[in-house]
Amino acid sequence: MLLDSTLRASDHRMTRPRRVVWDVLNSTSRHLSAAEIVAAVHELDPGINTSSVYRALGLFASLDLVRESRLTDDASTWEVAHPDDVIHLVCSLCGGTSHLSTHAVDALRSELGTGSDFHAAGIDVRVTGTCASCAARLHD
Amino acid sequence: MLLDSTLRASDHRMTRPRRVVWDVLNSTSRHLSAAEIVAAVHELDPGINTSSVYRALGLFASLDLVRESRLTDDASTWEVAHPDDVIHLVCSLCGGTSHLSTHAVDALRSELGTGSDFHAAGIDVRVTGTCASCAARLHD
DNA sequence: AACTAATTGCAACTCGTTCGCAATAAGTTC
DNA sequence: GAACTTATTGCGAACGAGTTGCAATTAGTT
Repeated sequence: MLLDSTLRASDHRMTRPRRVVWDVLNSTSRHLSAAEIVAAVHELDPGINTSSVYRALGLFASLDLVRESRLTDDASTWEVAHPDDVIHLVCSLCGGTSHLSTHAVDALRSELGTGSDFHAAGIDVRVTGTCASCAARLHD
Repeated sequence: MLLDSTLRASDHRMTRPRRVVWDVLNSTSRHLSAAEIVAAVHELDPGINTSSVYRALGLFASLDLVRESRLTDDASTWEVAHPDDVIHLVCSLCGGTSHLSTHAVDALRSELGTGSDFHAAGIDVRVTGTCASCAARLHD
């Protein structure tokens, strides 16, 4: 129980809204918008309030359990935190996002390390384009 | 007159709101929030409406004259479009943004080119951290 | 079982941005 | 340069994502 122990360790309580939001986030590897999360949460328990979902997401983010991204101009999306820096591939046709790890990011990080003007903490690479399945659909 | 000719070429009219928004954007190399742009526009001409500013920004973006970014969790920021892909360095202390071009981006682009799963169109690299002046301030 | 503080649900609110519409003004034609 | 056409404006109302204050509830403790 990563959730349980992390909450305990940070002096927070395990509650039903938090449990359900956590389950929803862990039920997929996709990025989910807050609206999608709320809908999925309501499917499991319609009594859970929208603001509790937002509060759970905010708490999880502050505990580094989830990650909030602004990949598009739309609302934020959320995903369970993954340890290493990773590239986000955002398809501008279907809006889907996938991950890609590449050593180009490591190269970038070491390059940034040499300059002293800016101390880099996090690197976030977003590539926009078209995914394979959308490209295939266009060729029909 | 880049603005003039681009508007003409795309069947749009040159109007005062567009002129003033354009001037504001070109008066700095910083990223500006919509609120900052509106304030600067009002200093030049208080009669220009906020929605006209938004409409001008949207139009400019669709003509690739300006670029909208979501570098932080706050509102969008805007800057005059720069041709080449570039890294954004975002200071998490002062919120300032600067640009950096590096061949690590080119390496990334060529690496992406080899895979066929995703057709990359734009690459956007955001590095969060602390800028030199904020770091200096902390050491006092 | 009693207790206490964290958390919830609710509703009202904020804030960035968009929209519908009547009035205005830019660019064109004569 | 006057008349004309239609894009664009200013305005205010609306929108949607996300937040907040508060009384009621509930998790974890004793």
